[in-house]
Amino acid sequence: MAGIKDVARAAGVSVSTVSYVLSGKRAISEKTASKVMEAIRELKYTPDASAQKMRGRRNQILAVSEPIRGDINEAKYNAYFLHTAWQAKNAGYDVLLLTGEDAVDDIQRVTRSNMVDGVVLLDIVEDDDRVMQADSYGKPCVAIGYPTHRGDCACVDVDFDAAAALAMDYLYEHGHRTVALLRDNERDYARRSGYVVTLRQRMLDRAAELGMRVVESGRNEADRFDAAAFVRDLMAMDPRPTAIVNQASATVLNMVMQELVERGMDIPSDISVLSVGTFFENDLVVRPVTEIPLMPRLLCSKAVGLLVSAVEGGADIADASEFVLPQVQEHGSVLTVGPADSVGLAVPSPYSKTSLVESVA
Amino acid sequence: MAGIKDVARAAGVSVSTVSYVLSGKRAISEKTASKVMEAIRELKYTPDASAQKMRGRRNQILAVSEPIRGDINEAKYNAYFLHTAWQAKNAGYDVLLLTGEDAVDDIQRVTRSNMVDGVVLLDIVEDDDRVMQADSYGKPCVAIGYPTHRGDCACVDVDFDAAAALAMDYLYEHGHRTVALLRDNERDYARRSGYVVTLRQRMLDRAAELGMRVVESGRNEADRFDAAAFVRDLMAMDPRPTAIVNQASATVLNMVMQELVERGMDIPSDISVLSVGTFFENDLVVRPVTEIPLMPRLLCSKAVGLLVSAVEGGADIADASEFVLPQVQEHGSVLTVGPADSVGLAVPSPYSKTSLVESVA
DNA sequence: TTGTATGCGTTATCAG
DNA sequence: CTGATAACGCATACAA
Repeated sequence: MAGIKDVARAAGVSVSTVSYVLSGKRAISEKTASKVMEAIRELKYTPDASAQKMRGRRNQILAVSEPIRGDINEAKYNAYFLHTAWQAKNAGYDVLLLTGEDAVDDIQRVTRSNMVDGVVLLDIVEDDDRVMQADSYGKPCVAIGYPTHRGDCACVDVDFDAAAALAMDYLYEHGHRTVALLRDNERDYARRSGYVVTLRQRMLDRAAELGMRVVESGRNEADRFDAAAFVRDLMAMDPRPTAIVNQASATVLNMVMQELVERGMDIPSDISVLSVGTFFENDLVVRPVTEIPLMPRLLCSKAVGLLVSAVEGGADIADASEFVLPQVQEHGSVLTVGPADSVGLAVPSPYSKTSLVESVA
Repeated sequence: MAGIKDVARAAGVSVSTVSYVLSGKRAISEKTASKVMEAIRELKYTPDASAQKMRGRRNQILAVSEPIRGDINEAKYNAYFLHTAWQAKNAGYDVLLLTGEDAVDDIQRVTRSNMVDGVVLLDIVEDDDRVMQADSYGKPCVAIGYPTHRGDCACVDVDFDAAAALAMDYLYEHGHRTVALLRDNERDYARRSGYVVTLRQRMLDRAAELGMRVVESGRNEADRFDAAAFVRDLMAMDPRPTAIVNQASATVLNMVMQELVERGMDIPSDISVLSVGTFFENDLVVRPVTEIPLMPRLLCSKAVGLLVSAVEGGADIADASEFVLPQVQEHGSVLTVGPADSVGLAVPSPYSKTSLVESVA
């Protein structure tokens, strides 16, 4: 590998001249510059990143922590990762992926050795160690998620309280009083992956406030969800739910919708479907579903923006947090039911105003 | 950030002593060592990665190139990425993800500036630029995939010729003479993503050799696959196919299987299903499907192993290539049909022997 | 067993 | 406009 000295020799100039040709930090004569550029091309010279960083330059690398737990390949979380990488790239950063079991050790290793300029934490769980130890990293840190206890770490997430209220309010305002909750798979609940648990609980809370009746699907063990049983139970109920609130994956929801169709139920004229806290943009759903989606792109954009402002602008983001307001994306799978006078909330929503605010893109 | 000098001062020793305590490359008295360790802990000292690398040490970073084309979030390829990261971690390497549009530039940048020790290329397409330019990286490089033209780059992949032959032979040996091919989505064919195209063509070739009849599904535009039409057409055919060869995603296959069940068709007693070049380990299929799967874990393991042997052992892997033999994973969705004497290949399989060889785990 | 000095490849300061 | 050189933080050959 050719170094700056080789280039200097080849071009017949000093090393500092080569350096200045590259940085443009002082005037160089046309003739010298072209000689140097020629030598650079000739020798395929690229400055050594480590040597540059020793001279105080930044790394242009962000660490992204996504611990791979038992189940490698949770495609669900992949969107966040890719969008983070994408946003980082746009901001001029590369991304170093940390997937180790002992995430805190890994993060400390790469931050304290100055391998990276900052850290993004993904797949946050309750009382996440990585968040609580953020003060030990010595680099700015942003979590995309919902930790219960904050450390020296900025947080960015969807406002799931608002999402839950919005979901139930939306159904209530469309006249629905009895709804079925299609649970996410048990792995997600069990790992206490922040929002999944929160969202479910808040939906139940809000439904109770509104006086709505909610029946939950049986446990969804992921590897073999019994859609037929779910639908059978659903249809046997009295009163029969007029809407399904989905928290599960596209695959599970598809199975349920197929099963409904098979039994001659039309969506939405016989039963409405609203999906909450999901993200079907790239998933194949049997029919379009009205959704209060996760917003990976928006969150990742905000997270990387925050991090970059700390890295480049020296901003202190340790206390920053941003909760994005969810919105309903109508896709025609929710129908208004019941008498016209059933519209109007029994209990005012704490979020009904703010929910209409346009989220920053 | 505390440096080695700070530690030396705090412990009342010289910098070299600190360095040797950490590296263990020379004997240190018990007393001195503990003083130094104490100071290190006190100051939370971690050696600077760049300075270490300047002294000739490796980086312990591998670049992984996975260009994000139009459609961010192709979950299908995610398994490779995560398994690569996992394997790299086990070998003591971190992973730098490169997702840029101009992948070659990115790879050259990180390799030639010595940011990384080696490169893994994912999501290979025909005539992949990244492969063909591998000689310009100055670091060892491994492709997981099926490029048509090789550069200075090792290649690891499933032997798709063998997979195609194995699929058709397997069905033939089970008495099937007319089969339906359920196409992958058109995006994958269009991008000429190596194996998808190859696999389909080789299956058609092999079927022709054996005198089997193959009917293909209509184009699968991914966002709205008409499973009902596919099944309707299937059942109207004469002779009706006795098996479906699936190249599509779990979601599409589920839709088709649901549709079949709806029409009273049982799998496998009314129609067999064999999935080829897919990977359903983590996907939710309506019923277990006999599969000739992709082997991401195995491939990534081999790829990282090769790379590490080049990085650490100085092995020249530019010409290495390894093609892993596929195997049938029986899940009871293929039934033997027709008269008993229909068993036995009309045309000997070039792979029938080798296909039985156990793949290294 | 420990300390001193040198160099890795670069950038910035100072001198011309 | 250009050249010589110190310094970045560390590991190691050499000296004690």
